[in-house]
Amino acid sequence: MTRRKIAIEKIENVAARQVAFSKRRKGLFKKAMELSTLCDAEIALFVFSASGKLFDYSSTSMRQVIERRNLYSDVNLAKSCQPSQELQVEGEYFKLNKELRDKTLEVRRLNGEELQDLSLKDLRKLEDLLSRSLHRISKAKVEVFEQEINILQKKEIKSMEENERLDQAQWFEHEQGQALDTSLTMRLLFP
Amino acid sequence: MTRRKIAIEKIENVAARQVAFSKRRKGLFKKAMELSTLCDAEIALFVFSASGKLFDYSSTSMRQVIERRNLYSDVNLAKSCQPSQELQVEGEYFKLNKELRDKTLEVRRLNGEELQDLSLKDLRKLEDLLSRSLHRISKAKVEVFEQEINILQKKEIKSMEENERLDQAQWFEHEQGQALDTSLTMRLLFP
DNA sequence: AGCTATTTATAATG
DNA sequence: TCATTATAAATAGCT
Repeated sequence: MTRRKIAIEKIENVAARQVAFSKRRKGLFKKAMELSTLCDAEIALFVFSASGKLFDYSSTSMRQVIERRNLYSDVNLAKSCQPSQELQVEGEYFKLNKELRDKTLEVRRLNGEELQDLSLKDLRKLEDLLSRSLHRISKAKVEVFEQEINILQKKEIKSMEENERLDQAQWFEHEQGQALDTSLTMRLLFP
Repeated sequence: MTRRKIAIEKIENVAARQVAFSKRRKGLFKKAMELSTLCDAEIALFVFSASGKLFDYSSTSMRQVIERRNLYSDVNLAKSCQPSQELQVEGEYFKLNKELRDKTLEVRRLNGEELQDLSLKDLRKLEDLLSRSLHRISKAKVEVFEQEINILQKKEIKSMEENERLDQAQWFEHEQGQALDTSLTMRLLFP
């Protein structure tokens, strides 16, 4: 649409594609917002990049409509997903079993599975939770990285000290006019 | 944005607003389609006119994801709400207990806690896992959105049918020269 | 991340 | 609603 006309087909150059994505995404959201404002329309727009990152926009009124519904769906969720507790009356065993099933469901949901019964609000909560976890994990990764680098650095320092000592030994050896006795050299090199 | 520059604020003239809505909606959908094609992005776009009519667009892959889930969701629901009897064999108490402890640790790690003992590789794996989960959850969010909108659409259709029926009833009443008996009117309005 | 030559989108009008 | 057109806005190719 500009310096040259381009065909509307997948841009094969990755860098160019990313640039175009960023520019056009911005344009699309702007247009969506304008349409919503100018014409009093309700709009929801979801864009996933090829790498899976989500960008979304909802006009205010659209968000309100959805949140109103969420009031109901939470009640439905609580009702529909607590099956037959009255059956699991006695014994640690059953309690344990239930706990395990709950935990399993929790794990599955944290893995992005079994999401059918969650309301939009719950999904938002889950998304927020995961995104915080991801942040913590990334931090932990960096820390471990730093530790490993520290270790490498210490090794490096040790090795440099070793080299210095070696240099000194060679210098000493040289000063002494090659007359140094082998056992001393060995002691200097491998103390 | 042309013969004159306009301010981005609600167009008060109704006719002009409708024209702008129709033109700009077309433009927005075109841009969405182009972005999806050019940059290999997945897009879902929902636009409600001020009068409540829905126009929507989903890129192919987005629609596939949504439709695949709709096929399975009922089956999964039935399955997940049955209290898995095969686990409830006797003498499994300790095994269960261990599993519960393992799952608890797994949940904590998915929550970005208890990471001290993990290696860099494990942290990377965890990070990757969470990032995929996050993607799935974002998609589920979109899907719930679609369902909400389907429900709204059905309501809209119902309400339109209702209005039509009401109009017909009024027309009929008018043709009969106001002599219509009340019980018949009631039967037409609430059959 | 900016620039600008062009292409596109679109407000006004018929 | 449809077509035209003058102008504003978006953006592809560069740097």
